[in-house]
Amino acid sequence: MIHDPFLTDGNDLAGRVLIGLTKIGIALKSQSWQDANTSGLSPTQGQILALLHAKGSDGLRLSAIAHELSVTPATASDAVATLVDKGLVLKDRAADDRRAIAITLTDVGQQQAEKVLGWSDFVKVAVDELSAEEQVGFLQGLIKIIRNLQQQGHIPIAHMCVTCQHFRPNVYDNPDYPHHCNFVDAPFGNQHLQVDCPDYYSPLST
Amino acid sequence: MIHDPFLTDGNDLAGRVLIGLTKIGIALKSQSWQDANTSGLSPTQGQILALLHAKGSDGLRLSAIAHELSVTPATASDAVATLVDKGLVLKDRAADDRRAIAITLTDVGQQQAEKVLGWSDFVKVAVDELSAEEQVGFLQGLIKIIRNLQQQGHIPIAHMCVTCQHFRPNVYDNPDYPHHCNFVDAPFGNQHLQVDCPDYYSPLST
DNA sequence: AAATATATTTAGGAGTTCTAAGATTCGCTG
DNA sequence: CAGCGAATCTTAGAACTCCTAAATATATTT
Repeated sequence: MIHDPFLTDGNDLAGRVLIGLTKIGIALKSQSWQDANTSGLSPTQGQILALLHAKGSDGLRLSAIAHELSVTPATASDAVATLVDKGLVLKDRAADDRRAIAITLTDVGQQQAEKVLGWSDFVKVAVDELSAEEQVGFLQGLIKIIRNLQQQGHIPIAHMCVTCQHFRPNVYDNPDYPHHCNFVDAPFGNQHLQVDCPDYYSPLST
Repeated sequence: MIHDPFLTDGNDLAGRVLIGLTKIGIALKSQSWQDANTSGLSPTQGQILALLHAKGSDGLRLSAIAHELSVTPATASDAVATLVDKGLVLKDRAADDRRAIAITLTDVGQQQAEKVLGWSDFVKVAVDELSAEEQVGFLQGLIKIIRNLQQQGHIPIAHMCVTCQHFRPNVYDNPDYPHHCNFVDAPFGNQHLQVDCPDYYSPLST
């Protein structure tokens, strides 16, 4: 009997999506290890630099880093200590809470961080192969999946429009700009949906 | 001046898609470590069991495992040796090539492998939140991205319709079943596109 | 038969990951 | 205001991942 890959599916679309996401996960991981060898930075160290570059202007707490990267404080502490040894970040006690530390980039660290950001360009190249419409649709699917993973507690809080207090979905008739952001006080469309917005206001913060 | 997340984008859709994919990668990784603790299997060990379960009925080569998981043969060799110690897999010299080894699951390993397959169910749950149309569209985007990563050499060969010798795209007028698979000799649609087909026939195999 | 190529293993070293236990510091309560 | 519990971070120990480089055994080619 011939194997028929089509017989059993329809119900297993989700399974194939999972396989695809897993493959991309493998690609990201193996690439970051290869970059580690050439740059002298391990994957976690690189992720920390990128994180500080993105939102660390005022210094990040160790626990914040651990949470964003979904590792334990112990792991984050190790990696940060190594980065301090390499002269890429600084650790100071936080002014407001002397249990905590504020982690910032040094000048050298800043430069390294910018290099790290180029690590993943190969994915951007692949994504750019999609048409603009496909990219918007794909992003929307991704956002729905992430939101669900968040609700299940399997992923740290993402700063996405769809879970932000500033977000007012579908308040306009204009199909290109149906949503409104209260923070910037402007209408916007699906192609503008954020995944990691600096102005995010959490529904959980009381 | 207020930060405006919308000003700079349109060109940076791909960047946001990358952030989203990265977040899912983090979720997959951290989840597999958590499962590692409860099951006694490390992430790589679990992946190997899952791989053997999916396509290991005749025994897999070590190099094949290393390639699928994008690790070096050395890393794969270590992990397999540990699995042998745990009694989950068997190593035999391959009949046709006595340099190579054939790795197969033991009965206990088979049972463990089935448990491992449940590790990622939380992602399936999230994907199932999408409508059928969204899932098909998302899968197509994923396939295009994977194919591109493959062409760039950043991901191992995936066994996808779109790069398979048996695949004849868009040969029928029927919009629901436009494609044809020469192997099963049947028409099929976008919702049936495979990502890891056992009947894959590579354009590279000469 | 000798040289080259392929498949796997071993050894060594850096890094990640976890849990568990300790040191500080904060914030609340009595 | 003293003290207790909670939060923040560090350290220690163990298992595992990951790499490169070198060794071993078998195929393939010349």
